Amino acid sequence: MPEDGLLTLGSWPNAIVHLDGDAFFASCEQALHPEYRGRPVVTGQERNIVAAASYEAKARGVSRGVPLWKVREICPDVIIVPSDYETYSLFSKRMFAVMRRFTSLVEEYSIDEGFADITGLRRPLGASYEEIARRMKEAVEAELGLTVSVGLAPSKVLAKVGSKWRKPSGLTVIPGRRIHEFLKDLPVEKVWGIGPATSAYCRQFGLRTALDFARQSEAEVAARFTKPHREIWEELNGHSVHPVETAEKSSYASISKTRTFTPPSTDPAFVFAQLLKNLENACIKARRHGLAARRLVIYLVAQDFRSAGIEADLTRPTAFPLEMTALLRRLFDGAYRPRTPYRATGVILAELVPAGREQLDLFEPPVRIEKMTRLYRAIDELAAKLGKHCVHAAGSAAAHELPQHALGRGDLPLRKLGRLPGETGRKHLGLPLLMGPVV
DNA sequence: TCTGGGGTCCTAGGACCC
DNA sequence: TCTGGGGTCCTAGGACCC
Repeated sequence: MPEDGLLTLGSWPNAIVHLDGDAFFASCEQALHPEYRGRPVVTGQERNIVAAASYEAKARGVSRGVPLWKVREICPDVIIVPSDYETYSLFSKRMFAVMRRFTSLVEEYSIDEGFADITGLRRPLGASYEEIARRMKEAVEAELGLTVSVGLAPSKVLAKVGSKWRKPSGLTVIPGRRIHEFLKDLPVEKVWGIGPATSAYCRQFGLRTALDFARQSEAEVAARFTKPHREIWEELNGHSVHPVETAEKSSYASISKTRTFTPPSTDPAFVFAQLLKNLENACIKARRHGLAARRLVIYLVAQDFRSAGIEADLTRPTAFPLEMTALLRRLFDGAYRPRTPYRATGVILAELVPAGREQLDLFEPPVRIEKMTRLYRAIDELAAKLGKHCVHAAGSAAAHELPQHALGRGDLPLRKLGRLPGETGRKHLGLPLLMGPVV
């Protein structure tokens, strides 16, 4: 290895391509609607903030997370549409299908980003690595009607540096012997995997640029950093240690639901109701995917953004809130600090397994489980007809009614609800159906 | 970009066991 | 019941990504 550590000999021990969609959501919209092309387009109508902005919108000063009323102010002729994930997923699948025509070693990193390992394909494809990357890029652009930015380098981390180098529609090649040119002026926090905390830590050692980081000696890196950052160091030096992961992201490893509420609350009943509502939402999603959790994690986020989390195993895999309520309560009691203002709660269903074929618990009467299964099947059917939360746990009532603190002395809130088929308009129909103990 | 929501992975330190 | 050493598992929290 040369004295500066950077790879110089044998520029291409590995050839990794990174493709990154340019303003992906907005570009999909423009590809689908020719009349949007050349115009500022923004998605995110459903949340009233910008999820993605087309380059025309970015040029006018629109960026992610900006409230839409502000966008209309800056840019009155903006086209605002709701984010349509299903459609973008179709574009995404198309993109990966095109990439896979070149190699099966393709990683679907996110909806708009992917890696391809094209090592060793020069001969079979009769082209240089750069030419292969260019063909891949052009094929994607032609077949999707939008542009992507591409990086080609000896490692994933460097390929990412490359795809960010020139946007939109850039193609940046970083051969081993030219790595330093790209890292020289790159702030270390721009490197994939190095965030604010690590870059602050880097500053202690005078490491400001990616090149500073890459040029540490092996001994220095070993003494200062843990495994993930040692691996980034390897990758920045042109040594590929992160393989392109071709395994499909099979369902989920975990499902989580978080909700922030304003103003922050010191009321344990209210905070718990929020938590329970998150649990119900997470369970709905898990059941939709046919999954059951073996482990439950909760966390409470205080006003100062400090968070406390606790977790525990469930007695059997489940996606039924009623079976988890007692455990939820225990975890909550373990994490909750009186008189602390909380701003958010979260629930994570972890260690997910396919539902329905769980081992029966020795002590759990099968009849009970069968009943529970039927109950939730009915609830899910009802929700499909009437809306998501027409039936929910009694304990989360406070979280379902928006002016939460106006609740009063434990009276359950009235809630507008569509009428059940065949029911008369009696008073009780104005109430949500509540289940379970009011905890 | 003072802070929305959904994910994944890693680690330090304690408990527990030889 | 004093001592040391070491392995494994689990938990809580941190960091980062899109």
